[in-house]
Amino acid sequence: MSEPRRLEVLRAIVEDYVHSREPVGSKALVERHHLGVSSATIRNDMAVLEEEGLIVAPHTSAGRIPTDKGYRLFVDQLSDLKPLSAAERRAIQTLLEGADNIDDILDRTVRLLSQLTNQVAVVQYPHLGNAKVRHIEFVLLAPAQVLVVLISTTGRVEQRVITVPAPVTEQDLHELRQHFLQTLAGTTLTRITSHLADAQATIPVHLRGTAAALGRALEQLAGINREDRMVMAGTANLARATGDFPLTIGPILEALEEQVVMLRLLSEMEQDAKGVSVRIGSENPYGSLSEASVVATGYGPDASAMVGILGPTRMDYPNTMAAVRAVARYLSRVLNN
Amino acid sequence: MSEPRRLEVLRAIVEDYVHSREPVGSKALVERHHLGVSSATIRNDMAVLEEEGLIVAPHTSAGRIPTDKGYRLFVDQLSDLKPLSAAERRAIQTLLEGADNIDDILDRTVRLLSQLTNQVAVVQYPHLGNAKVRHIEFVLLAPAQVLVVLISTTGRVEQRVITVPAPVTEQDLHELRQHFLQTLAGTTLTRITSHLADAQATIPVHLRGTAAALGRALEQLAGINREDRMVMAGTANLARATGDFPLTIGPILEALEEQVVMLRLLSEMEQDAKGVSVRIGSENPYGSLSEASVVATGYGPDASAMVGILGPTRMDYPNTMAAVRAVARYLSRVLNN
DNA sequence: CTTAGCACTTAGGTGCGCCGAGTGCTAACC
DNA sequence: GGTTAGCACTCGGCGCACCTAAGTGCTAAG
Repeated sequence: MSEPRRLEVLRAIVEDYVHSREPVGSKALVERHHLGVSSATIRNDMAVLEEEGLIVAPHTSAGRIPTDKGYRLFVDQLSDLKPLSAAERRAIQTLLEGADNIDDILDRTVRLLSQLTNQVAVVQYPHLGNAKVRHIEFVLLAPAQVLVVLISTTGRVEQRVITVPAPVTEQDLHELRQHFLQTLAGTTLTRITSHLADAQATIPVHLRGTAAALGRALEQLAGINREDRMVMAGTANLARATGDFPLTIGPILEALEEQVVMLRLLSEMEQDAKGVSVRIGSENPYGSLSEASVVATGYGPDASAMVGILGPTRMDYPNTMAAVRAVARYLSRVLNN
Repeated sequence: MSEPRRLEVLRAIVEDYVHSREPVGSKALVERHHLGVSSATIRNDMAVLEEEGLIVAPHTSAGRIPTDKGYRLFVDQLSDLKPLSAAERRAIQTLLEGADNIDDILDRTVRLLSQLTNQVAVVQYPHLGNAKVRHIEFVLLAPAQVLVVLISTTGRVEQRVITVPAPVTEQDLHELRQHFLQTLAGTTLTRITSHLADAQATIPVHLRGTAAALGRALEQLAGINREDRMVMAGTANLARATGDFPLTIGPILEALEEQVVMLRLLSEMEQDAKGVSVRIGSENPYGSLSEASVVATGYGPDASAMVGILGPTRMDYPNTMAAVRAVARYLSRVLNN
């Protein structure tokens, strides 16, 4: 009853189950995989695996299916991911290269990833931990209405129209802009607030109110950057994949739409590990996702934002992980330009 | 066999079926609704209704369910929508008032509407048929990189970073901006292209290339405005509503995600009718939505953009239509500020 | 440790009969 | 003519018994 063979059996069970959707029995196992032993031996192995909580039998006279714990071991055992096919790589490259602004890039990324994996794909907007202020623009739209634009070093542009307490002139606005630029240029977005407080003193009195309003707007724009957002695609895949479980699809859709849950989960996974990180079913702290697995990895210069997929626990982990990793790499590369 | 009573019978069938989910028979009908006649008479009426294709029996010994055509007649017969409850109206008001920028408003609108109706809610971005150029801004980010911002009279802001063929100075850019502003200020977004062509001549030769690039960018930004976009929420409701038809949910999710289909449908409905417009099941030209109904109406000053919901044909049309209408009204009101 | 053999379990498919809801039709009624 | 009561008829769904196939655990031998 060798340890390595037992793992081999687990691997076989997972693989068979993933693409047959049916509990797999000892006999079928020895037929499809040429392990050098008889079905009786396999049965013994399976008994042990069941004791260890790695597989279960849905009912007495059925084959076994992997538990979450079983998938976990399977995934951990996975040493090297085979790279994608040349065709897939080409598809990734051509699709991602056509994009220019960040929204477009992320949009294409999720579509791509969802098609590649047949799962729901999600991607966080890049974290902006060290993003700095690159440019500030104030545009006078009406006597007391100003468009405030904040551009960060990551190329992200956020804008917003605000009403200032008193009418201002183009002149004033220009002056204020110089002021803010001087104060904030190169400042990390997260530290805008403190810098703003410092500089109040140097502003002409009659513009203080306006300056305060503008400052608040800038803070908020920086805040939009900090507060994470995400993009997703391929929700239709959920319907197909969970075909037999129409009950579980509701909560998952809700979680996706709420975003908050997904975002928190992704942040947690970010700390988990370098490389592709996997959360399987019940490992997942949020009840609504207890039937689902998430495969994600970081991307970008410091790999601090996540891209990944969400699907049923019964999924093809090796291929999915490979796809996620590949897409993350190409995405990082594209963002470097 | 009076005509009015037959309509009454149809109405009763639709109402019963909508909230029982089960075929409704003649006996049950006379019990729940006090029509002054016996079940036999109702049976005769039902036979006629069936001949007219307004209802069908799933099998010989079952009650009847409305056909798409039946729903259609039911909806057309609906003369006055009862207004929402005070609580609902208050909810709408408080929720919508907190928003400021357009994205936020639309986002809240769909969430609200999806909760109100328990369906998937969608809203088109406001059409900009007569939107004009209000402001143009060029921001020099790097020697040959320019942020192009286009602001329309509707307050919509679109921006994009482009690379120009040759390095430009702040000075040049300022000059070009004046030029474009002069040429385009007050121009309808849809007519930008023609105006651009006219004005090429007056530009200094060494800036022609740059100007062309900037012009293209502006056209594209105007195009983003023209090309419709939409926001949606409540996809989880789909899973709940179509509980028994997990097969049909896939195509619907795809259609929603693709957006193109939905947008085209909404535009068609815009022309259909003033007031709340309804498309029922097979009336719908797109196969993927043949199991679904769409209830939508225009909003905004010229009611040219649509807001509405999508759900199974078996839905509570009166309440849904009332909710859609109410939300559209509040939305129009909020946008007027 | 492995294997063959065997008794045991059980989900799922099939055939059967019954019940109830619902219909269409006919003949009487107003 | 429209309305009603009565009745024969149809079928889907349910419960039941039965059987089969797949799969297991265990024991005893290799």
